[in-house]
Parts: sequence; C-alpha cells; structure tokens
Amino acid sequence: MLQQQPLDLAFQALSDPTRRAMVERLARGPASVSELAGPLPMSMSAVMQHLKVLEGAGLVVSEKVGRVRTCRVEPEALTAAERWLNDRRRSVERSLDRLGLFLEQTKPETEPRE
Amino acid sequence: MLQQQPLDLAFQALSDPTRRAMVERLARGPASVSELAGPLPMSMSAVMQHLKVLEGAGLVVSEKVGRVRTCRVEPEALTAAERWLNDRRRSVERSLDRLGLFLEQTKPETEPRE
DNA sequence: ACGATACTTAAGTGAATGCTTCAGCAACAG
DNA sequence: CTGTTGCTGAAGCATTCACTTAAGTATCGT
Repeated sequence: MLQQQPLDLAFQALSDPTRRAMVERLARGPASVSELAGPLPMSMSAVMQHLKVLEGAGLVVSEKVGRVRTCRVEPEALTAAERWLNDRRRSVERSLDRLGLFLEQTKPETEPRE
Repeated sequence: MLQQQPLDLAFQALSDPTRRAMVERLARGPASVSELAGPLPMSMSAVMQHLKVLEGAGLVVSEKVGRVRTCRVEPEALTAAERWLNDRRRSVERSLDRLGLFLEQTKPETEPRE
C-alpha cells in the first residue's frame, strides 16, 4: 500500500493476540512496560515492539517519567474501528431487509414464514 | 500462535485495505468473484486468496452456482469484533471516570478546572 | 560511586503475507 | 464440438512480521 490509513493501522494492530492482550490490560487502567510484559511469554524487547505498533496506530499513548514509561489506551481510536464495523454491519442488514421485503412483495402467495 | 481465535482471524482479515474494500462492496449487496475483482488493481487469483481469508474468518460466505460464486457478508461475524471494541472502550472510559472522581474527591481544595 | 532497574536500540532469523504467473477445469454460448 | 467465461490450484518471490539475543542508556536506591 502506498499510504497507510488509520483503519489499516488500527485493525492491523488489533489482529495480534499479544497486542489485544495488552489493550485488554490497559483497558483496566494504565500500566508500565514491565507490567505489560509481566504476564506475556516473551522478552520485554518484543513487548516494546508491540507497544510501538499500538502507538503507531494511535490506540495507545505513553509518557515516560524517570525510567518508567506509563501507557494507556486512547479510547477514541477504538471508536473509529467500531464505527466502521457498525456502518458495514448495518448496511448488510439493511440490504438483507430489502431483499426480504422484495421477496415478500413479489411472491405474496408463498408462505411468508419458514 | 498455537491457536487462532475467531477475533484474531477477524481483525487480521480486516487489517488489509483490499479485503476491507471487498467487505465494503459486499455490504452493499452480494457479488460474484469477478465483480469483486473488477475495481481492484490485481489478478483475480489474488482476489480469490483474499476471499479465502475473509471466509476463513467467517466474515464472508459464498456459494457456487454454475460457474459463478456469489459472495455475501456474514453480519454476525462483524458483531463479535464490534463488541470486543465496545467492551474495551467502555472499560477505558469507566476507569477514566473513576480517576476523575478520585482526583476530585481527594483534592477538593484545588481548582477543579484547568 | 556502584549496582540494580527499566527501558531502548540494532541486528538477525524463520515464518507468514500479498502478490505474481501459469496451468488447469467445469459451465455456458453458439 | 469449440471457444470463452469464471473460477481454482500450485509454485515462486519479495516484503513484512514476530520474535530473539546482545549491547546500550538513563534513572534510582544505598
């Protein structure tokens, strides 16, 4: 891709179970990199790389105080992905409704319910 | 990963702009593989591979009649991802509210607004 | 000052991804 | 029957991904 759109980065970031686990942890409150890495079966270096992906997608922001970097979720970034899904789903359901209505109108003599 | 969970596959599938374009097209109504491939700048073979990813994630189902495979979106698969995002976002917002309340209660003598 | 803590960066590796091309194959049109 | 359409499969290839290890760099506690 020539240019990465926000949604690309968001869905891409959330497609990895480790990163989703990090978001789930951060959804319960801010945490340091060490706290994030604690339960995960990998090096802190790997966790840092996942963190950069999440930050790159705008899903997480972090701030370093002293030697501790504290991370938290940016809820608005979740909203964008949420809205895309909601819009598509509603569009599908709407077109299914239209189909059902069409079938009902063009063949009123067949039984309406299964 | 040892085991791919439904959400892994869904977010993974949606992380690619081509596949999201396919879902957007299918959200407006069913389409054949050719119709899906039409506007996309790649071979139909590549589109087929994307379609398999979408089907593997349960986001799309298709049925072949004659030599034409007709595809449509499975709206319930979108709901799962939608709910995950909604749950996390609400959790974050809830913990931010708690923080705000805590700060307000523990330091009532400081000015409440910035 | 010294060591421990908490990150940070760089380089490397094996596997997965996103294509391509080419070669089928079944269904339909004439 | 023959050619075209619409899809399908396999192989190959460049890039990206998710790690690893190893070597930093700032803090912080004593």
